[in-house]
Formats: sequence, structure tokens, C-alpha cells
Amino acid sequence: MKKDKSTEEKIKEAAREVFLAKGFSGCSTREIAKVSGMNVALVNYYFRSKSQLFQLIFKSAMEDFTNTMEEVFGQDLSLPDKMRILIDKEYDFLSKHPELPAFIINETNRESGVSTEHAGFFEKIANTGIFQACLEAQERGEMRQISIFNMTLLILSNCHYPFMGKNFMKSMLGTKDSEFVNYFELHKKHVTELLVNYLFPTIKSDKK
Amino acid sequence: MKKDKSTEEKIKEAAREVFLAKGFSGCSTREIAKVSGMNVALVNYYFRSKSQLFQLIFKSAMEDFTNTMEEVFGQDLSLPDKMRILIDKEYDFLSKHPELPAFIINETNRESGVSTEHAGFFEKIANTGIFQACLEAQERGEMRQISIFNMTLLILSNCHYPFMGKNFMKSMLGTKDSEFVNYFELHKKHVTELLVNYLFPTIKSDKK
DNA sequence: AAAATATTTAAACAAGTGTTTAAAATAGTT
DNA sequence: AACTATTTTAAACACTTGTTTAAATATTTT
Repeated sequence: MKKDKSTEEKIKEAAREVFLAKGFSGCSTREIAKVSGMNVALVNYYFRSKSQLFQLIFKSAMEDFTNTMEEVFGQDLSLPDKMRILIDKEYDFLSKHPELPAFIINETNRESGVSTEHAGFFEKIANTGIFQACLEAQERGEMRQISIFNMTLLILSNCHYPFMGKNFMKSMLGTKDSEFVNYFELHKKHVTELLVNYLFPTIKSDKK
Repeated sequence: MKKDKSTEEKIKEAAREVFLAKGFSGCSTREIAKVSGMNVALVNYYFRSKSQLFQLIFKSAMEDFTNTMEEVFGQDLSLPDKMRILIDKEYDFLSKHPELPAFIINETNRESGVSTEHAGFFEKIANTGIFQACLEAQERGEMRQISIFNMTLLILSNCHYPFMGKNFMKSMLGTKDSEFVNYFELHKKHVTELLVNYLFPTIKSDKK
């Protein structure tokens, strides 16, 4: 039988929870220690500094973030189906981790923040062959002429923003918490049809 | 001839700059004082506390944020044209204030943060009659059946996210700064066609 | 001009920050 | 058992935080 979660693991889990909720500059090492039930000094004993612990959390969050893409793009499916399934999985995943998009976007924007450049995220996605497949589909006239940049941005905008902007929508439109599940499910359908129809104009979306 | 900018104004301007760049918990009153060229004590002399100064900045940022919508929706135009012009103006405005979306979204998500509820933002938009016009267009079959919530979310996602996610895109796809202006101009066109075609299916977008 | 008010300043306050220290407790090894 | 290495702790470190004080300066009013 496995022994209790190690102190190191407890701190890492608490750090993830707190960092994701409040960001690097929105929390203290003492808060992380408290949430983990451990001593302040232990945070630095295991991770040397707040910054290093943060880098660790950020990296793992970034990997979670790109996992879905990597996974779906690697499957043997038509491009429109890849798009449909990607959106579906993104909405599923982000429903369980709604703080992720804002966390990543924020910390990427923070000056003197994380160094994400050349961290291999692009390579991971590129290695699935998705970009190549898009270019070929465009040559065959099966896909709209659009740059990889703009295509990616369209997808991310419509997948990430709903989860980041939930509270903003709430205060703007007065939407109640209980309504969001339904609205988000609807939104997923809108976004799927929207993007598939736009990117693959000849293919009729199969509403049932 | 008008006299020098008042101390109060200098501090408010510095506060806006710093708060927008780093958020409430990402900066100190001393930093704001330094940027404004004034003393720390003056910040509290004129604004009582960091929180109160922040509330002031947040509120004005929120107003800037909703101004474009209010303005465009108030014009005498067809719904598709309102959509086209709104997107155009949003992209113009946010190109000049790219930190705004992330700032608003973040601070709205911060616990113990700003109280935006019932701040009259919804009323301002609703008073333009845009929501009523949409419902009527939907009854006449001129507009897709979609809730106000989902419609708003589609628009905001595609207008706000590009500016929030710029650095993320940069580190993910390795895009250079010089390329963004062009990409964003292209993106505006994609988003316009995407949304107009989707929300008003019978109307062909007039590419020239 | 003097008196009253408003503005600005440097300094201090207590509380919180990330990090380190050195001693205590625990676990592992011989 | 005694010795060693690891883990945990409370306390301290130097520095930053938001805010306040009380004296100095500038402005306005009488």
C-alpha cells in the first residue's frame, strides 16, 4: 500500500491550486504553505524559490493546455472532423479547468514573467502534421485560404474566451451561475458550426 | 493658457498606465507614485487608498470598453452593418488599447475584486435597442436563432481574445512583432465575414 | 499684511513579503 | 545501539507593502 502523499507533492498541488486561482503576484508563499498544510520554509526547501515553483506549475499547465490539440491532431480523421472533435474536447477539458486559459494568458503577458519561447510547444503541435495537412487541403481547394496564425487564433478565441470571460459576462448580462452549463453547451455547438462552415466552406455541417 | 496638469490628474494617469499593465496585485502605490513623479503620500491624500484609486480606474476602463458598443448600436443601420462596423471599431480601438481586455477580464475574475454587478453597463447597451432588434430580426427569419448571451460571447471572443492572447500566440507560433499588424488586419476581415455569415445566413458578405 | 486653508514632503508605522538559519525531530544505515 | 542523513520546525533576516503622521511649503482668503 502506497504511503501518504509526499510533502513535495502536497506543496506542488497547493501551489497549482493557488497560482491558477490568483496568479504569481496575487499570492504568497505563506498562502501556498497554508493550503498545503505545511511550513513556509518547506516550500523553499523543496523548490528553492517561489519563482522556481511557479515555473514548474506553469510548465505543467502549459502542457495540459496543449495536450488536447496534440492528441486530436494526431488521430486519423478528416480535417473537419479533427476540428469538431478538438472543439468538443477543449470544451470538456476547460469545463473541468476553467481557470487555465486566463492563467496562461496572464502569465504570458506579465513582464519579467515566464519564458515560454522555444519551449517546444509549437514543435509538438507541428509534429502532428496538422499544419502540413491544412496547407495541402488549401491547395486542393478543400479549405479556405487562411494563415496558420489566423486559423489558430480563431480556434483559440472561441474555445478559451468563454471560460476566461465567464465572470465578465455574468456581471455584464446578469447571467446566473445555473444558466452557464446550458449556455456553454449551446456555445460549443455554435462555435463548431461557425468554424467548420467557415474553414471548410463546401462541407455542410450535419445538424441532426 | 491652461496651467500644468494637476497632481491629481498626474497620479490618475500614472495609475491607469500601471494598473492596466500589471493589474491591481501586480503593482504598488509607490510604483504609481514614481511613474507620476509624485510622492507616495499624495496617492492616499487624493484617493484615500490604493483600492479606491483602482475602483476609479477600473470604472473608467469599463466605460471605455462598452463605449464602442453603445455608440455603434445606437446608429441607424441594418443589423449586419452594425455588426460589421462594431468589429471594425473594436479592432481599431483595441489596437490602441490592447491591454484593456485582459485587464477587465482579470480584475473581474479576481476574488475580493471589483464590484461590477448592476453597474448599469447592461442597461446602457440594452437601451440602444439592439437586443430588441435582434429578437425581432429572429422572428422575421432574418437572423439565426441564438440567445443574446451566445451572440454576445461570440462577438467578444473574436474581438477581445486576439489582443489578450498576442503574447501567447507569439510564444506558441513564434510570430514576430512586425507581423502582428498585418495578421490582425486579416483577422478582422475573417471575424467579420465569419460572424456576419453565421448570424445572418441569407445575407452574402460583400467581399470586393 | 496676517490668518486660514490646501498641498507636499520625509519619516515612521505595523503588517506582510521571499528567503535563510540553526536547531529539533525523524528516518535510514551500520 | 550509535551515527548519519534527511526532513521539519520556529524564528529571524532584510526588504516591501499600504497607510498615517506631523511638520514644511504653497496658495487662497480676509
